[in-house]
Amino acid sequence: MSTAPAYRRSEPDARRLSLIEACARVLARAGIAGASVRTIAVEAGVSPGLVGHYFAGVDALIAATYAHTGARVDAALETAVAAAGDDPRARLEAFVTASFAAPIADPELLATWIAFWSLVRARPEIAALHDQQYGGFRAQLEALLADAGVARAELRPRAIELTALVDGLWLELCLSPQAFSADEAAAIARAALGRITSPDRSAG
Amino acid sequence: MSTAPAYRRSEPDARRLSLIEACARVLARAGIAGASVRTIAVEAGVSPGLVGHYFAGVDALIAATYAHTGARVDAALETAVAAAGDDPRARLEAFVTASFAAPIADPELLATWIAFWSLVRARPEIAALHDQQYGGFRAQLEALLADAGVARAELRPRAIELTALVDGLWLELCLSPQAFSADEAAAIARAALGRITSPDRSAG
DNA sequence: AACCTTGTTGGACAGTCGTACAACAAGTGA
DNA sequence: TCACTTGTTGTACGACTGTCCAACAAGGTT
Repeated sequence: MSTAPAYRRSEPDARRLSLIEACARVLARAGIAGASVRTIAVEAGVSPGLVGHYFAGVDALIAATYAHTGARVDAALETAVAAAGDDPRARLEAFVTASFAAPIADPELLATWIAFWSLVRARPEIAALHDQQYGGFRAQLEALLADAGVARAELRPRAIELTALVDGLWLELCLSPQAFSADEAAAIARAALGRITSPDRSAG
Repeated sequence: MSTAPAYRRSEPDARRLSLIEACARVLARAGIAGASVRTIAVEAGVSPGLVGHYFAGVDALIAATYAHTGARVDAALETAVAAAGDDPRARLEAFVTASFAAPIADPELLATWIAFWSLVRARPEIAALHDQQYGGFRAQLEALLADAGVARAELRPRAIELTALVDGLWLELCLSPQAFSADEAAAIARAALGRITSPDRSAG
């Protein structure tokens, strides 16, 4: 008589990914305080010891989760920009608007992102990932703004502004969901974008 | 022969405050992960057991620290607005600019604030404090914007936008101090404010 | 069918966590 | 000087943490 297998082997990459996704879910649900090796292992349906087999430690798993989540966001933004066609203004608007639509506006992803922020100060490797991620955001925004005809001297401050605005809206959307909706946030960001890209006729 | 006292008694309020301030310093330095009863007690120069004497638990101490920090920020903003005189535009600008000057631009306070954000999702009592704090920010901004002549229908979205922008700049100023300076952030916020309060002549 | 690699398990280990509490002592009033 | 209140200490407790590792077994090879 044959018994059912006690466990199933997975492709190493698939198992690695499932641990990363479990880590993201735990971070979203319970924050950084709840992200222990055991909690994550249970979430992934796996023995605690397996985490050590795929990652040097729990810190490395969390860092990998940040990198994976960041790449997911980058891909979603890139897709949205590409789908907007060739018009520079439309591409810029698509970049900003996509931040408030699926899959980026997902509350679970937002909460995970905030958990990463809380680690930046204490963990140098997370700080490095953060710098890289946000440097990328600003660089891409600068390029899109340049294509849309924004003056060269304005590129840097406007890119910083838009990144900060989107982040701030994102943050409050996650922390106080009843304060305003994702649609309202998107409309606010688009309005700010309109004011930035329209030639300033009230100078002086 | 008399020996030196083993400890000094403090006024209950003073001791309570010193624990709150120690908690804020620990949160800024080590994040939420490092904010244990023992760490905070050492920071305050006090025995671990004393925390339980003044607060129901470590969660209550952290919540009290959030309330205290929020009140500190409110007071600083109120002072800045009052010092700006009677001109509505100047008062509005003072509110926004004060966020990037002492004592609010303090990296320690920023880091503490981020630690609170990371707790909002998991701790209902922290979420309630957050809603109250940010509801207050937006309400005050709406009042200042109204005084400055912003159209009634625009008050809500513009207040949300300014709050988000300031928060986003604040956040990045803390997480990537080398990306831009506090002065640059203040200039960016003022420029956005100018675009918001100036009559829009490019409509249509 | 015997074998080998290695993904996977489950528990041991030292350390830290939050909480509770008995004992001590500082300061006050009598 | 004595008693009394209570701020303060230090520690014990069980539950949890991250890391480590010997043992097991799944899946492929020979």
